[in-house]
Amino acid sequence: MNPDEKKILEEQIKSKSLRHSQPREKILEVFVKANKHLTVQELYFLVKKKYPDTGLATVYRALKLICEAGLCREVRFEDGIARYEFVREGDHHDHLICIKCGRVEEIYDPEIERLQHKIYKKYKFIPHAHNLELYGICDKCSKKHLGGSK
Amino acid sequence: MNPDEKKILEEQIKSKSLRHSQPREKILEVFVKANKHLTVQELYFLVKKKYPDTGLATVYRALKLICEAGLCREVRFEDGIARYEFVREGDHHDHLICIKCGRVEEIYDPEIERLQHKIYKKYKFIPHAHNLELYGICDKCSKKHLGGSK
DNA sequence: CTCTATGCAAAACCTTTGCATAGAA
DNA sequence: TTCTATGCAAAGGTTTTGCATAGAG
Repeated sequence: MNPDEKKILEEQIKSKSLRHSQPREKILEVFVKANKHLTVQELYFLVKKKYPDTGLATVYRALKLICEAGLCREVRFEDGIARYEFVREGDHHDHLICIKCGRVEEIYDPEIERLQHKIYKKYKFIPHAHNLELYGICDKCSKKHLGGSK
Repeated sequence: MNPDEKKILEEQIKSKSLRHSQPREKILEVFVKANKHLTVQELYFLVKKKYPDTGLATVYRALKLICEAGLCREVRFEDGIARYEFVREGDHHDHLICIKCGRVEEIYDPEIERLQHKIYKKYKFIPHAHNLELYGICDKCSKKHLGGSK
């Protein structure tokens, strides 16, 4: 595991006069290793597998902290449940989601980003964040339907 | 009030062998008149003002029906609460949201739409729906902060 | 008369909070 | 020793569901 994330989180902790703790470190570790979108529940169960004493509330609190450190991003798809994804510095991407199997592709289109900034300018908004989700049916799932039963 | 929406809803109701009902008609009426994004709670209180006997569950159920008829769209901003917006045929737009005052601008950029379809093609997804939310600070709110206290 | 829709309350979610205690500095 | 973080349980908020009854066809 890259020590950078740990360092960034530690700095964030120091800068807010909080304390380092075992659960926080372990939650970050499992989260980084998972390397995909996780709901709090999912992360909670992953963490529990290795560290059974962990409480759900701690996962919520740690995730909030990790987000504030800029290490993760909250996204919500159609079901409205918060999902968290690990974010490396300078990284930004949007999502292409299959509504059949739930598969998520990360996408990035600089042209779209540019056009978004034009919109901010046109409406005189200071950019803060944005969210683009494309829902569709992936090739695997669409083939299943063409191929006949089941 | 344009009778078209009522007609579309009635057709949807017929096609699913459901029944016309007073509450459904009234909820649709108030929803269309409001003509903006509403949470279920907001719509519930609006409906209650005119028709005090209405129940919250009925609003949830009616809204789901109205969505299925293609007359409304569910959107979720950062707070994760479902908001519903009335959709006229062929209408599509995205949202520009002020994170300070909550003001919502409807935006539409054909260029962005075109690029989104290129992405679907590139990843071999069949398009279904998409969601673009731009968060920022509107000019009014940013001026408040520059201008000094309060 | 039959079957669906309603209203109410309870339940089922996700998420936050309060509090006594464990643990970090 | 002094605070913060934790785990647990309770509380909050949104959304769904069960059920007896009202209402539509």
